Amino acid sequence: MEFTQTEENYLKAIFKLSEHEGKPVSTNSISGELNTSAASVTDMVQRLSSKEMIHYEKYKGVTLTKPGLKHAKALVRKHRLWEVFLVEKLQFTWDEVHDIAEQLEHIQSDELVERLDAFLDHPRFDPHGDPIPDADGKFTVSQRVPLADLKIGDKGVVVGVQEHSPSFLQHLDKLGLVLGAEVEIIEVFEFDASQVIRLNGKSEFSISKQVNKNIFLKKSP
Amino acid sequence: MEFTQTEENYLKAIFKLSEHEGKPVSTNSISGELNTSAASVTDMVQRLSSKEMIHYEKYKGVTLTKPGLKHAKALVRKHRLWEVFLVEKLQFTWDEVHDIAEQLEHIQSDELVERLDAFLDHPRFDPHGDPIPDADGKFTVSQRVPLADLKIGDKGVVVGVQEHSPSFLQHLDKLGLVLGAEVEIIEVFEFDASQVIRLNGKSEFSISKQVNKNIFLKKSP
DNA sequence: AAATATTTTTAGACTAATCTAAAAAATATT
DNA sequence: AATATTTTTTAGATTAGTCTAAAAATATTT
Repeated sequence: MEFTQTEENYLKAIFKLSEHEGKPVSTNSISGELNTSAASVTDMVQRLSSKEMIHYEKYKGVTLTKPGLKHAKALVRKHRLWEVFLVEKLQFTWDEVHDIAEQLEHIQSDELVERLDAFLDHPRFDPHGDPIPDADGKFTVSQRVPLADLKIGDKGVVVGVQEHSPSFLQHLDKLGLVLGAEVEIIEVFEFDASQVIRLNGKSEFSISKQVNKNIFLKKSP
Repeated sequence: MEFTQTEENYLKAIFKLSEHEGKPVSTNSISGELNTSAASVTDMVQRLSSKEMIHYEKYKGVTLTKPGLKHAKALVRKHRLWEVFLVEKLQFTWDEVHDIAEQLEHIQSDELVERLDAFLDHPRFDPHGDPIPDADGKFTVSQRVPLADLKIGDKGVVVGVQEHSPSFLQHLDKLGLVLGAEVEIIEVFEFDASQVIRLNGKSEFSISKQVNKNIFLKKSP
């Protein structure tokens, strides 16, 4: 079965929206995710349904079918592999790669994906710490917690981010809060949920809730 | 200025068709190149003309404008760089890369192209021996002649091919007539323009006109 | 130069993807 | 339960790209 780039973008959006919630995804949330009108979503959703990529009942939202889920995961796999390529091989920074990978993920060639994967040494995570599904769609699940959830004295290593916007990532670069950074919670202010952290056993500084809720850590025992 | 993939495909086709002939390109030849109807070509040609990418006069054919030529060359550059990537880094063979590069050439990011170029060490030729234009659109011109033009006793090295079809390239692989192969003309048969050649100073065999007219050599002095 | 053939353009229609505005259904509020 | 609000769908239009069939222009042949 073949898909247009637009159809693929809808599949990816539905996957993203339903990844953590089991319930059907609403027309409105898709239109929000893709910046299109709800009317357009209804149209597209009917086409994807006729292609049996999603289950769709009027007014009830949509869920991915097994083939739909498989295709969505393949797109995520491609996107994240290309991001690794761009950062590891072409020296792009983690805040620059999203838009380019968004285009590259639509290149159609299974052989290409598998060779790229091998060329990159079968990476398990992309430059933002997100897991790369394997050829069968299986993710490596790693237990990671928002930095915001840690208590005074807790320690951990930065392993991912929730936000992917260039401005957020560039801010993290300035702070030194990149993947692999070691963090210890020195203080937590109830009032605004900001924290004072020690970075790599050296500098101490304060970070806002806006920052700490969007960073994932692997907690040290 | 932004272009759809279709517009880019037309620009590339017009470039290809006008590369060696100075005259305007006919609607019909474009429709032949792209496997579309002449009516579709007329439509698209009018749009590209309104975008000032081509000069177009009814019934007179089209030529690229300066910006049109620049964009076409940029596409050729991208296509050939990606082909080098696919062969050098991902171990694809020269007969497998065209279709994938056809997709990759539409990825929009100037930075990506320049970094890819650097990553590949600024290659001057693609896996078929075709020159890769530099960032300014300049080609390395190399004097190369069709194998079919050589006379008995002439020697040379294979530096390119005219045909890019997988079946032709696979046939060349079987014969050992790949880029860099040394060829000496042992015999030429007037009747069917076939030749007997010696390959790399070793094996001797006969090749048809269909083959020898589609191979380029750099003649040894 | 007139007749014929070929090429190119126009006309009109189709699909994919989108939109706005209005109607219908579902949900929330009084 | 009736009404109001929100969400979703339908209706109708638009743009890009395509097609076939017919008309117009150009080129070729006699």
